[in-house]
Order: sequence, then structure tokens, then C-alpha cells
Amino acid sequence: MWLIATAVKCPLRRRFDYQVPEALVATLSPGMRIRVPFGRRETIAVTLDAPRRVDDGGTARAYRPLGEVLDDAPLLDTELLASLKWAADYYHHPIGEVVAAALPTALRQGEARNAAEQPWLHITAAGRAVIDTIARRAPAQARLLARLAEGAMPRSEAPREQAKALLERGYCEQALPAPLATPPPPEPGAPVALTAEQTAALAGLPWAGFGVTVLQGVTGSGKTELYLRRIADDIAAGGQALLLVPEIGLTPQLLERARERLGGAVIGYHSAMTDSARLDAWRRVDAGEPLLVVGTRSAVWLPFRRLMRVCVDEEHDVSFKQQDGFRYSARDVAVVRARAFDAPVVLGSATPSLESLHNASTGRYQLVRLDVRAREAPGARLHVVDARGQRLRGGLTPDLSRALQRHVADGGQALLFVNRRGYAPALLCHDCGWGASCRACDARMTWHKRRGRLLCHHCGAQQAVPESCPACGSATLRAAGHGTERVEEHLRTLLPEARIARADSDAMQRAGAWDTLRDEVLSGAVQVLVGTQMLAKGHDFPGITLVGIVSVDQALFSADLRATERMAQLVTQVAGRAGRGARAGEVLLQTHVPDHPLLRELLDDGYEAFAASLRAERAAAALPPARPLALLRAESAAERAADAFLEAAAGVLRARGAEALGPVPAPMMRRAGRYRAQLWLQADSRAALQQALAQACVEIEALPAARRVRWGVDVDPADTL
DNA sequence: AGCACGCCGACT
DNA sequence: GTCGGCGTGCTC
Repeated sequence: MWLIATAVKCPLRRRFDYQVPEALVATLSPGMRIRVPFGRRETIAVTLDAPRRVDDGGTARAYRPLGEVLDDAPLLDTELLASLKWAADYYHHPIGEVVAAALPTALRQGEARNAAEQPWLHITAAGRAVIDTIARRAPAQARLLARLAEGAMPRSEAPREQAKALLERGYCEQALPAPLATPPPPEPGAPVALTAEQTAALAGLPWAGFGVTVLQGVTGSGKTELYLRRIADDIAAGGQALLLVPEIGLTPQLLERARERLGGAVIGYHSAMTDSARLDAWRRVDAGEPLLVVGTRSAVWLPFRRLMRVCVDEEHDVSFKQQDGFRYSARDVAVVRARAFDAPVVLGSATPSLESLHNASTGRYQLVRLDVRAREAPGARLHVVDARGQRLRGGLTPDLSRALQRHVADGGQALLFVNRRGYAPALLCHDCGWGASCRACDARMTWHKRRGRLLCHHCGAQQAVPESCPACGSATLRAAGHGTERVEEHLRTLLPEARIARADSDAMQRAGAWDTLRDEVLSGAVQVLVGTQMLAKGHDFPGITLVGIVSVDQALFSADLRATERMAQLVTQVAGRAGRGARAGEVLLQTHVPDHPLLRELLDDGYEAFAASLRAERAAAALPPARPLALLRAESAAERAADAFLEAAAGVLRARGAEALGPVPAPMMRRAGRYRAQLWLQADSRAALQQALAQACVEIEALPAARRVRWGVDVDPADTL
């Protein structure tokens, strides 16, 4: 008897074996889609190995036979399949879900691999004639005919049985659709001249061969130009390249720029694209077309054939780490895939992650600096505003307010960072101290004054703003703290003549809102821009002369292991944002803890020095990046279930040689009505942690307590909340 | 995750 | 007397 191991999309860390009919043994190879019975339903599985022969008589169980084979050649080639298996092992995630993450929805549902191979259904004259007559005997067929009467459709989108029946009766026929006319690619633009620094840095980026280069340079220093230089050569050589960006918002600008330089051989790939657009992009990559993909996280799973280079822009950004389910790091997967293609990797950032700096210090990665300014302490142009004892208005100290007035009066532009959206992070009763809290989370509701609602930023719950205190009836409910809305409101009274705009996820709801705003800032129409972190990511506004950071204090005292490094990255990125045009820039950072040692070090000695001592601190505490860390996360609706599960899991893990700390409750214990806790897992080496987890996961999955919780492994966590 | 089976409450 | 609640169990 022949069996084949497959991946099925379901949360079990197991392969599923199916019996292969003798006739299909020769046609099946790893990486093909097959239709299989699974429990009481039918689904599409992906083969993980070649069929294997097993002793017929000794088989303890009956295997179910596979159904249709959907591909005549592997959909996932050896390299991609190996990378997926690596990821399933490394992140201890079920292989079926890992494979599913790598395939566009359409392919997961059985869509043809190549657009050209996909037949369309066209109605025939005979078909048109019988729509009404068959309506009684075969209503489903009649419905399909009626649809086809309005126009042809891909066979894969039609119900299979009915399509088959109509074809047999000659009521419709199969044909390929007319090929879409593809516009000729525009001629690549002329490369712009490089600065001396860029030329030097470019020399440090390898042409070919696997190796990881950390390219450290502030935003606007021309990292992108360096990526594109190398990529232009790759594409000219008939190769493919991947440029990973942290978020969708950044892709349009980059796409535009890449197209100017590379002509038509540039495509985007991100979650905001429609299924069919993603499928289209997938097919072009699969066809081996020489091109550059500019994409977010999921683009790292595209079926590259001739990958010659990977560039990761803003590599420190936590968005490269998936924050739920299959918690992979696209940056790290990119390195794994590049290694398989023997292709070079560039990790670009003004503020490289601690892991990348760690790898550079051990010699695994190469460090190349682009801009001299990157080595400069942000403090050189950054002034600390001591907020202690100051009278704050709209969350701003008099110093910051005056600076804003001065810059606007001088015709400058200002950028103001506020770390929370909404009007105020809490609504409190002035008389009894009651505060509006979320029913489902251990969190305060945020007051959104414009919308007149209280919103929970953790679960999305909404409620009306109470007129009076629900606890004591007092009418004096007061806003506590400052969000972007409130700062904006204050600025309108502080600077009545100025044009003020707000950039946060609330204000950017409408499609195109960001493009409009960006143009208004670039044209100088907007004088003051208030916004959240979203402003810190990669956008270049040369007219900005003043940058204000309203507070970083929260991050300094956060329970999250990585809060301080993120704060340092934000401050450094932001500080690099002022005065890049002709004018000198000014950066003001407001804080109640001007003497905080980490903040001082960042401001006085710069990001690199800060990162070095943070790494030393981590090494002393045996934490990442010096020592590997994984979390076992669990959440449950019942208060005790998550803890009980983690207790049991801790026992299993300890028996397997991992150090397990906890269960520690998450800082916000209850979120969206679920109780959350985690186990911190460590071992002396990555291999040891890996092995302990691999063995333990199988046992943990079988634990009775596991069925009562939602759980998952988080290897190299981006946060510990 | 699906999906079905199974055993207890408010409806035709 | 049935529709339907979600607990429990299984998926090659």
C-alpha cells in the first residue's frame, strides 16, 4: 500500500497520511494540492513528501484514499516547501496552517495555478434555449445557465456538478478567455547620482552570494536608492527580488519610486489587495518573471524561482512579526529563504533591532553605515523639556507651546507626536473617582469626543458617554490625559490662524485620506500635524522644522520587555525627521523623568550606545538577544483555565529540559472577555529550547486542559504583553 | 478550526 | 412533542 503525508489546514501539529491509488503513485510528488476527505468534510491538502510504500498487512489502521490530484507539477517547489517546514518547526506551529499562510486564498480553494490553463465556461445557443425548460427538473443547473447567459465565468467559480452536467449536455462549452492585453513596461528611468556616503555604503552591499548586511542609515539618507541600484542589476540579469516593508501605507510611495527606476517589473503584494490581485501577483512570481516584489509580511512566502536579493526596510519594525496565530517573523524567514537561494540580504534601518545588532557583533551579519548623522546622538539636535511642575495646557508645556508658535510664525511646519488616539485615555468622575472601564477588558475606555463615544482600544467595544457619574450621580465627569484629538483641540486655540491636521487611525479611515494629507503637508498647506506613531514610519516631510514628542514616559515604565527599545527607535527616527530641508530643525521631547538613565544615555550618546548598553543589560539578565526566549501563550473565557493549562504545560516542558517561568498573568489580564497568561521558556541554547519545545508541544496538544483554552507558541516574541 | 453528536430548556 | 443551546470528541 502507498501512503502520502500531507498538510491539512487545521490546528494540529501532525501530518495526515492518505492512501495513494497505485495508478497515481508515479504522478505525485511533494508540494502538490490534492482533494482529500477530512473528518466529515472534504478539503484541499498539500503533499509534504513523495508517496511511500508501507507494509500492507501490518498497517494498524485503515487510511482513507485521496481524491483528485489538482496539480500536475508541484505548486510549492522544493525550496518553498523546505522553508515552510522549517517555519513550522521553528515556530512550533501546525504545518497545515503554515502552508495555508503561504498560499493566496484562491489557490487554497483549488484555483488553477496558471491563469492560462484555467478554462472558462461559455453558454451555447442550445443552453440559452433551455434555461426555462430545465428550470423545474434541474433548478441549480438553470441558475448556472442564467448566470452564464450574462457572461462567461471561470469554471473554478462555477458549482462543479452543475458545470459538469451542462458541459455533458452541450449547454455550455469550455474555452480559454481572451488573453488580457498587458501594457508594455515603461522604460526604466535614469539612476540618480549617488552621494559620496551612498557610494561608499553601496560598495559594502554584496552583489551576490548569501550574506546579511545591516544597513544603518536615517530615513531619507537614501537607503532605498541603494536597494534599487542592486535590484536593478538583479532584474537585468533575469532575477527576482523582494523588498519587504513594514506596512501597507508605505507601499504606494515605494512602488511608485521603484517603478520609476525599474520600469514595469515591479509588483506590490499586501493584505489590502483583493484575492484575485494577490493570485495574479503570485502567478507572475511563480512564472519566474524577472521582477521586484514590494510587499508586507506575507510577501515573504511568494514562490520565487530566481530570488537574487531580499531587502527589508525598517527591519526593526515589529510589524514584521505576526502578532497572532502563526507568529512568524517575516524578516527572519526572509533570511532563511535568501540562504536557500544563496542570495544576499539587506536589513535597512536607522535604528537596527537589538537582534540584528547582536548578530552583527557576533559576526553573523555585516554592519554598513550609510549616513554620518546616524552616528550622531539625537541629543545633538534634541532638547529635553522638563515637564515637572509645569502648567500643562492641552498636554503641552509652555516651552513646547511657545516653540510651536514661533515655528509657525516663521513659516515653518511642525510635527507633534502623541502616543494615543482619541480625546482622552480616561473619563473620570471628579467627585468620587469613578472611571469608565471596559466590561470585557482590564482597561479604561478612551473618550472619543468627536464621535461622542467611549471606545475600548483593546477589544473595540463602544458605549455612549454618560451624562453623569453612574456611581455617584455627579455631573462633573472629566477627561484625564491627552490623546491626539485633545491636543489638536488645544492647538486650535493656541494657533487660531494655523492650518492644523490630525493623522491617526481614526482620521485616516477614509480611503485616500492619507494621500490627501501627505500632499497637503508637502505643499505646505498644513502647518501643524498632530499624530500617532504612524507618522514615524518612513514618511519624509522635508518642510518640517519642529518635531515635538509629547511624552515617552509610559514606555519607560512599561511592563513590556521591549518597550524601551521601541521608545528609543521612535525617538531616534523622529529626531531624524526635523530640518532635513534647507532650514535647521528643532526637536523637543517632553518628559517628567528627564534624568531617567536610559533616556539620558539615548540622548547623550545616541542610539548605538543606548542599544549597546541595553544589550549588556539583557545579557546580564539572560534575556534576548543574548539568550533565546519563547512564550507559551494561553487565553480562555474561564478565569482559571488558562492558568491551569499553563501549569500542566510547564510540567511537560520542564520534564523536557526547558526552563519554564510562570504562568505569569499578562499585564492586562483580561482582554476582550478572555483571561490571558503566559509561560516564559528558556534554555541554554536555541537548539536545546527548540528540541524541548518540539517534544513538549505534541504532549501539550494532547493535554485535556489544552482543549479548554486558546494557546500558541511565540518564538522570539516581539512583545511580552 | 470545522463539524457532528449528544443531552437539557422554551416554543409550535 | 421538537428547535436549538454549546460541551465534547475527532479529524490520516
